Amino acid sequence: MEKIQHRNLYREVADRVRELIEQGVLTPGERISEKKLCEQFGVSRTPLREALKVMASEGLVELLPNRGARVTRLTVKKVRNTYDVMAALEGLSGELACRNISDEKVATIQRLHETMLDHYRKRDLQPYFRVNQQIHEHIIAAADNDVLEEMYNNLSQRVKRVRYSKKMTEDYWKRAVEDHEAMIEALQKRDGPMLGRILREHLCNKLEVASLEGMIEEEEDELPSRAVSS
Amino acid sequence: MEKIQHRNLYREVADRVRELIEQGVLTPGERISEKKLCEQFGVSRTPLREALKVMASEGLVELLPNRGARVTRLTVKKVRNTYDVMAALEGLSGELACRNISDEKVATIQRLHETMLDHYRKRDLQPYFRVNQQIHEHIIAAADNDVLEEMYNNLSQRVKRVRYSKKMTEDYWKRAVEDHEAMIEALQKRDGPMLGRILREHLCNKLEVASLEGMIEEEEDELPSRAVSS
DNA sequence: AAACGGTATTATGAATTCAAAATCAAGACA
DNA sequence: TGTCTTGATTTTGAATTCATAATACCGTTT
Repeated sequence: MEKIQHRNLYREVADRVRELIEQGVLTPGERISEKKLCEQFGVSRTPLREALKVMASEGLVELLPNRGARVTRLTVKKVRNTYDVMAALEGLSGELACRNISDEKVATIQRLHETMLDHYRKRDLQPYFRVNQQIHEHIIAAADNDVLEEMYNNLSQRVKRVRYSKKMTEDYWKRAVEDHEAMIEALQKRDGPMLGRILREHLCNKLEVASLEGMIEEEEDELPSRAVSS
Repeated sequence: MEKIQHRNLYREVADRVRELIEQGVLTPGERISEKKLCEQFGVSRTPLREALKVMASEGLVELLPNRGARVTRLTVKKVRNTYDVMAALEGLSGELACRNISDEKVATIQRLHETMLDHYRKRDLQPYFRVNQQIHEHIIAAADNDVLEEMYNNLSQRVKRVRYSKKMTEDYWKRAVEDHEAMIEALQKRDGPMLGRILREHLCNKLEVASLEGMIEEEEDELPSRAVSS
């Protein structure tokens, strides 16, 4: 009773490679050996190479002509740029969500909000983030815009690797929760512009970036060659 | 003295296919014959198939398992969704541009604006649109955000095919120009929130969508098969 | 010992080949 | 006549093969 095989192989392979990157098995800047991965996955190079090309267009790997693929190295600037765009998309999702969202869905989000508040009061950071993430995903889903969702998921995936250890100070956390209170209120009132503004400026995103400063190595752009500095 | 050949073949092929789609040689919903295109381009199926997979991830073609590729059919909903996201991205570009843009670049944009006004006074629609487009591109460039630019270009490409015949009524046109006046003013004052708001709500985008209603066939989702409904 | 040069090896890019699925074309049957 | 099989043909998906570029290895030279 294995999984049925009609999905294209290259998609399967791409998902596997994405996992490896996400889990840090393949580290940023690391050269990807086609041969090794092919053996590991038990497929030929054709689907792997197709997967790598797709992932390159997604920004997860870089292809160096005649020199293979490397996991894209995240820089602070790239992450900041990505979060800025994600914030804009979230803002749009807020505006759109207010147009059509049903009372039931608002209620669902409100319940998630209450749960999140619980975690906040107990200072359970991980559960807090998890529910927080869910709330944002629900709003994006409510926006009912495939393109928006697709773009957001793409960007989200690029920066997934840096989702560790956000430094959450009391003050920031308090303000983030206040933002969420205002979000719920705007959602209930179906105040699109307001919800949009809150989400665009929601400091959750900026926060992560801030905490990243100094966490990502900004150094060499090229492959470490034998002949390094004398 | 031909172009040197170190660019990957699949990229070359993808560009060619994109042109064919843009020019309407390959029509929406049309099935793409790998064999025919390979012969036309003089390449094997490998790079073509890689190109198609990348283009699928870009949303330009759809891959049906074991049934080949088709040019993505644009629906009114898809176009509307795309323009909504593009507007959000433009809004962000406005906010970001105001942070760093130099006086010289503002002046360049202002000159473009004057040119555009000329075209407006003469009611030269095509040149007006061209310069209009340039202004938006300049603002996006001034935002200095690779990710933003990448996303915008991707979306822009998807809807390039419908850039025909926008119904530009006098009233709409007048308001669009007013928007642009306000944009320049906001840019000069480096008023990011203002420029962002204008761009997000700039009716240029909505307008096109409106004019599309009824222009795109919304019908069948599947290939016309022999064995249709009983 | 370090630097250079040349060959062997390996990895990549692309074409070709092979297996399986889908499509097409007749022919059997109601 | 129209529908349903059945087999031939085409097309797709993936593995393999082949040519070329990059890398590693190793001896020579200074």
